[in-house]
Amino acid sequence: MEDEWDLHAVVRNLSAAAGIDTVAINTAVVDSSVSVRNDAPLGDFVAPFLMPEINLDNNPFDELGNLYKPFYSQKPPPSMAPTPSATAAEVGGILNRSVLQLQQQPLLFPRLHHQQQQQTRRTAHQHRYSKRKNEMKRTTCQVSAEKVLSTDYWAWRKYGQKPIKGSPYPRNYYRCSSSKGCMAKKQVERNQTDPNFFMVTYTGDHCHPRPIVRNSHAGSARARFYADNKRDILKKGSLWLKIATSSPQISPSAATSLSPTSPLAAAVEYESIKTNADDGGGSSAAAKNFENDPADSVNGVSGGAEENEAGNDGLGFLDDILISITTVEEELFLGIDGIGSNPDFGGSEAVPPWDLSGYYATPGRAA
DNA sequence: CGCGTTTGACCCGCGC
DNA sequence: GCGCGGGTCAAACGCG
Repeated sequence: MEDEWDLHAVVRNLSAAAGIDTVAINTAVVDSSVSVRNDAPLGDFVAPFLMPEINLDNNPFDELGNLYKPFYSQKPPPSMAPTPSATAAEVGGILNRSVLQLQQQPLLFPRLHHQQQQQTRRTAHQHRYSKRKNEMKRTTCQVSAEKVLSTDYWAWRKYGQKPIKGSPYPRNYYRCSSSKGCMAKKQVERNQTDPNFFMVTYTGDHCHPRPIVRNSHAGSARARFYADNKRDILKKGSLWLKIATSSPQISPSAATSLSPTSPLAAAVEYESIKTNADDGGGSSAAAKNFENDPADSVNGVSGGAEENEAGNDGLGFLDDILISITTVEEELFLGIDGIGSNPDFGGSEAVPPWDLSGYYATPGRAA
């Protein structure tokens, strides 16, 4: 539905503000259909981040710019900024569709393109059976242990656990506990090849608005993280800031050459703050809130201080915006985290042939 | 008491 | 038809 303009707007923004992460996002999506789990309005706060002025000639990442030339040259149609009433659902849909579209670019992702075609042929037969399940939206992502806790706002109730053949780790089954009739489910399984990562599969849609931020059990670790970082997050911007914090290639020198008001400069600054805050423990506030297997604490109920729950910092009105952005951002993080360790790239290769390991390192994971 | 997890039993699709 | 394996159910139990 009239998505073309938003799609290109988002893609161009991603390319300009954090181009290498755009690559990561697209290489990491394993099995993606549109999956949107939020309908809260983003409003004016996000709109400026969606439509910055882009000048590709000034892209500090020349090499990456070259990488993207084939895509740039496609000359997307004239764009228009999303309205202030754009919802997280709409933005999330745009991002997902941008991922899907970029995945179709053989020049950018030749192997992925080839494997997609192969996979389509291979699974066509299987999909004839279990039709009911395939009719449901299904998204599989790979996330770090930390992100398992920190990036999922919905309240999940565990309803099963099964040992999976060939895997030393069980698969955990969750369904949305916010609403009785909600069909949304998710599975969490530890990655066999890299136990620091988890495969998370979402199935079905939520039939209700997301839970209110400060209620009951809803992810104390997550709530704590945002309570601790809200001011910094808001001050620096949030959506694209978070995308760009994943990039070690944004050097301080590059940052100082940028306009202080550019999203990229803000991202570098925030990354610096974030790094300092993590010194000593080497883990984030969210990560410190689970002790055993994060897969068992995926609900975020495994502990964590709640002293901020009832506090009034005068920024409460911004919580909705933060959570909305986070839900969109989740899609990006989930994708970003998969780079370099995605088993779906198959074979004995740990990384795709267009090795991006020099350009990208997942935060909190040894390079 | 309400809401969560645990865990063995059960259901069912699929391959042989 | 049978067996396997993944997904779900539901009783028992834990916790605040």
